[in-house]
Amino acid sequence: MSERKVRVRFAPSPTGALHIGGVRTALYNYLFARQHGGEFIFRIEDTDSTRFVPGAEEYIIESFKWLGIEFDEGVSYGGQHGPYRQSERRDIYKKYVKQLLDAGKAYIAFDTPEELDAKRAEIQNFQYDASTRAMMRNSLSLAADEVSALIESGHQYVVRFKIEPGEDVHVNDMIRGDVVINSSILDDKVLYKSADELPTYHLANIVDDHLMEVTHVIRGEEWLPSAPLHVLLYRAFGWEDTMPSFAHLPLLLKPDGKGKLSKRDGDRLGFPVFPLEWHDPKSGEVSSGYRESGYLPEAVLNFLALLGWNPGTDQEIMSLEEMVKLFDITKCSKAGARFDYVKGMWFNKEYILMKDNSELAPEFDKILRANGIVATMEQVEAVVGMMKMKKINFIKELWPLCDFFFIAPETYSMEDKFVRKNWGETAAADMSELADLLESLTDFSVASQQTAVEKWVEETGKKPWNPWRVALVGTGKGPDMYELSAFLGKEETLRRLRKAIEILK
RNA sequence: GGCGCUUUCGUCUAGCGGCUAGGACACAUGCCUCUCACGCAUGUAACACGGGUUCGAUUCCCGUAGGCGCUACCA
Repeated sequence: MSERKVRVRFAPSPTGALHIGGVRTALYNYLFARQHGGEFIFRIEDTDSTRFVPGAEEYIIESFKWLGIEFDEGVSYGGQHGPYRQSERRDIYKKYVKQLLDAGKAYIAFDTPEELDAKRAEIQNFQYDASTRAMMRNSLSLAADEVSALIESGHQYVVRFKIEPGEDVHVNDMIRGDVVINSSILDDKVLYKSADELPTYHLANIVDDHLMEVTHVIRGEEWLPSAPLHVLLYRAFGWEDTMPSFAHLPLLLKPDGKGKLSKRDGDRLGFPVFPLEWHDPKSGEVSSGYRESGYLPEAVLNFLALLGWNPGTDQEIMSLEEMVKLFDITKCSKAGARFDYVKGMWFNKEYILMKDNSELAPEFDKILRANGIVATMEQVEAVVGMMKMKKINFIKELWPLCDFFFIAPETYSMEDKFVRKNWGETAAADMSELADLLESLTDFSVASQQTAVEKWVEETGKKPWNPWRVALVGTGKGPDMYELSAFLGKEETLRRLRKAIEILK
C-alpha cells in the first residue's frame, strides 16, 4: 500500500467565497503532492443542495488560477476518476449505501427533524446511538413490512451508520500521532438523505476518496472529531487496507480576540480573508480580496505557508518551488495560528522589492491613469524603480509618494517643516547658481549632472541637495536628486527651480 | 455539559534532557545618508501553573488552568 502513487485532493463546498484558511489547506495539499511526484485533485462537495451558491465554484477555480496553484484533475481539469462534482455521483453513492444496508452496517430511520428536536429537548445530551435507537423509528425498531410500507407510501427517510459502541478507534495522524476516540461517544451519523437522494459529507467523502484512490487526506482540524467515524466507514466497506493517511491542520485564528478567523474579522480590521473580491449573490455584500487589494500571489502563498509550518531554518522568503522541496507535513505545528495580517503585508513588501520594475509597472500605471496621469511605460517603470523601496507594502501606496514626478508643486510654503528647515538665507542665490550650472549641461543624464554638481560642490562647499529637493518636490520626499532631475528633464527641472526661487526668494 | 486537539517573546515560530532559550513581524534606538526609505547594527520581550521521572527539565509523564474544535438530514 505504501507504493501507491500519492494522490491528494482539495474538496471545497461551493457555498461562498474560498476562505483564506481553505487556501492554506489547498497549498499544503499541493506542496505535498508535488514533492512526492503525486497528483492533486479538485473535487466539489455539493451534497447540501440548500447551501449551494451560484458562482462559488467558478470563483474557487479562478482563485487558484490567480494564486498559481494547479490541479492535475477534477472539476474543470478533467481526469479518469470523474465526475468530480458530488451532485453528479448520486448513482455511485446509492450503490454503496445499499452495500452498507445489505451488510447490516447501516439502517433506515424515519424520524423527522421535528421528532429529533423533540427528543433532544426531552432528553438532555440526547444522541442517536446504540443506547437510543431502539426507541426511535427505524428499520431496527420497526417490523420489516412496516418499514417497506413506510418507504412505499413515500415517507422520507435517512440512512444511518450503525456504530458499535465500546471500541477504541485509532486515527493515525501525520501531525498529531495516534489519536484515540471511543466509539461510544460517536452517534449514528446520517449517511444519506432520501429527500434529495444525496449522501452527507461523511459517506460521499469516504466513497470518493476511495474511488479516486486518494492516499493522503490533508484537511482542517475541524475534521479531527469525525475522523474515527471515517475510519469506521473504511472498515465497514472493507477498504481499510487502502485507507488514506490523515493530517489535520491547525486552524487559522482571529488576529485578536477569540475564535477562528472569520469574514467579519477582515471587514473589521481591514484586511481581506478571501483571495479574490467576492460579491455575495444573496446579500449583495462585497468582500475584499487579496488580488484587488494589491497583494502579489507569491506573497500570499509564502505568508500562508508559514502559518503553521516552517522549514526548520531561518529562511522565510521562498518561492513555490522551494516550498515544494522544503515542505514537511510532519513538521506542521499542532496549535492554531493567529492570522497576523501585518506580517502578510511585510511579505508583500519583500516581494515588491524582489520583482522587476516591468512586472510592477502595469499596476502602477492603472493608478496613474486613475489620477489622470498618462505616462509612457518607460516612465512608469522608472518611477517604480526609484520609489518601490520607500515605506510601502502595496504598489497603490506609491501614488501619494510619487505625484511630484508628474505634477509640479503648485506653490512653495514655509509652512512646510522641511522647506523651513532647508530653504535658508542663501538658498535662492545657491539655487540660481545651480540652475545656471544645469542649464549649461547638454547631457542631462544622472552621471553628467553628478559630475558637474559635485565639482561645483567641491569648489564652493555648498550643499544644494535639500533646497534643490524643495524646488522640485515642494517637500522632503522623493528619490535621489540627480535621478529625479534626469527623469523630469532639463526644461522641467529648470522651470521648477526658478519658480521656487521666485516664490520663496 | 460531553469528547478531542492544543499551550515558548504582543504575533508567527526554532528547540526534539544539559543552550547566555535562536530567527522573523511589529516596536524602539543607532549607523549609513541630499529628504523619505532601503540596508546594516543594537535593544525591549517568552518556556501557563502544580506535581512527578531524572544527576539534570522548555524538552518525557500526570494533573490543573487557558485556548481551539466537534457535538446537524452543514461541510
